[in-house]
Formats: sequence, C-alpha cells, structure tokens
Amino acid sequence: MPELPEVETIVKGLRGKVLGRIIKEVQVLEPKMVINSDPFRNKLKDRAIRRVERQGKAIIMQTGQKAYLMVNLGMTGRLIFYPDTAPVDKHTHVLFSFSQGGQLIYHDQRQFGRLQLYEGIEPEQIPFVMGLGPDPLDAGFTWQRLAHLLSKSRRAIKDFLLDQKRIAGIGNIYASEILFHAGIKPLRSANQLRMEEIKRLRQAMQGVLRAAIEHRGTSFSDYLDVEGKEGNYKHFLKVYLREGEACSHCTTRIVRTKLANRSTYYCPTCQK
DNA sequence: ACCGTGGCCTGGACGC
DNA sequence: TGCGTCCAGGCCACGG
Ligand SMILES: [Zn+2]
Repeated sequence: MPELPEVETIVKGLRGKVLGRIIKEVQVLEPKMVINSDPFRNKLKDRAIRRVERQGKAIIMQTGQKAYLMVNLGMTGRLIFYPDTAPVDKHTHVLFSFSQGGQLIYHDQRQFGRLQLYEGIEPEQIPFVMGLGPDPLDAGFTWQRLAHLLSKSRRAIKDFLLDQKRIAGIGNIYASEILFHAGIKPLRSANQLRMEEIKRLRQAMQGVLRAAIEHRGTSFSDYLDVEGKEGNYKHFLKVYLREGEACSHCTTRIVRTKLANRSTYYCPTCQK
C-alpha cells in the first residue's frame, strides 16, 4: 500500500481538505470494504472531522468523543477529495458528502483496504494500533532502541523491517530502499548487525522516509494523494523495481529476489 | 511463542 | 485476438 510516506502525505492532505467539515451523507457502494456498513453510515452522519492522524500505515480520523474512523488503504486504496462532485467508477467504494460542500471518496482497485468506525475507545485501544511497533520518525526512535528491537529477532533484516509489530510504517518499497542506503544485504539476520550497521540503518530509515515525504511519496501505478496527484519519489528510487539496471553507485546490475513471497531489490556489490 | 505460506482482488505487461 | 503467467505500496488466518 501506501507506506508511511504516502500515508503521511494523505493525512496532511486530509487536514487541509476535510478537517472541520461535517459529514452530511455516507454512501457505501461496496459493503465489504466497510466493517458493519449500516451502523457506519448512520453513525457518521452529521459528525465533524475533528482530527486526522497516522498510526503506522493506518489513517485515524476523529469524528466524536471516543469515535474514530480508521482507514487501512491496502495496496491500492485512495482517499481523494473533490470540491464539487466526485466522479464514481467501479472501484469507488465509499462516498462522503459534506455539509460545507465537497465529497471525499474511497477508491480501491484491489479491495485489500478496510474502513472501520470505533466507538467508546481511544485510538491507542484499537487492536490494530495496539499491535504496532514504534514509529521510525519519532524522536525517541534512537539507534539504541533499534538495536534492542533487532536483538530480539533472528529473521532476515528485510522481513524485520516489514513486520509492523516491530517497527510501524515501512513497506516493500522503502524496506529495499532503506537497506540500499544503509549498505546492508536484505538477507542478513536482524540480530547479527554490527553497531555501525545499526547506526547506518537508523540514519537510512529517517533519511529515506523523510525524503520520500518531501516528495509526496512514490507512485508507480496506483498511488495518488488527496488531491489526486502522484508522488514524485519514484525518480529517487535506487533499487526498487530496478532489476537488471546498473546500480547508480557502482554500475553492478540490481538483483531481485523473493523474501516472504515479496520482491526484494538490492545491489550485490554495495550491500554487504 | 515463532516462522513460512496462501488467500484476498484487479489489471497491466509480456511471451507464445 | 486470446490465452497463461508474473507482477504490483498490505494484512490476516492458517499450519508446522
Ligand atoms: Zn552498487
């Protein structure tokens, strides 16, 4: 899906477009995208969007006292705001209309995403959120903290980075990119990294994720932000989707392998 | 507890 | 034109 940088971009976009707006009507065109779609529609009617936050790759919108709408975008989920009337196609699954005008749509070609309303609990009590590890962009995410997390896992470092219970927000694009920037092979065991490698890894996480946010995320086929615009970080990808191309640093051909059934890209020369 | 795998979906690219 | 195969930003339920 949209990973941390894309979700962060969407969250900022939502704050600009829908914060303070009141939901006049919710139309659920594909009920299986929404958990309990009938109460979902009724309970969101006439509620204001009070806050918009990111937790890992999930979007949390506060719609009342202890009422939170969580959106998981899956692989191809989009939230797009239209100031007037939103266009609807066969992948438009939910439509929010606002009293002040404008519509927000949830669009998802592959339908791996989910929308769910939680009531009577704070966001930290949502089961999905409770299962998330620390956010790599938090000030408290020091290399010592990372070292401690790494020490508890013998898995390949690439798998470790994808595990949302250990660290929240990194997905398949940025796992490969981060490891390239850190100069670490994806198959290395998490608990066998040396201190300098751990420090480089943390630097690479923050550097890559922050740069990707600056460029509004990565679009290669489906991802669009709240205004329907692509992210530009694809121009800065060093290894992801670049199998067979020359490494920008050493000209060795980029290799693709499978880890946990997901493509993993790396430079066999630059990454040790 | 840990790990890996397969399933959920649609559609674009490519080879025959 | 049409197949079959592989590929694609995620997550969860299963097994061993
Ligand atoms: Zn290289």
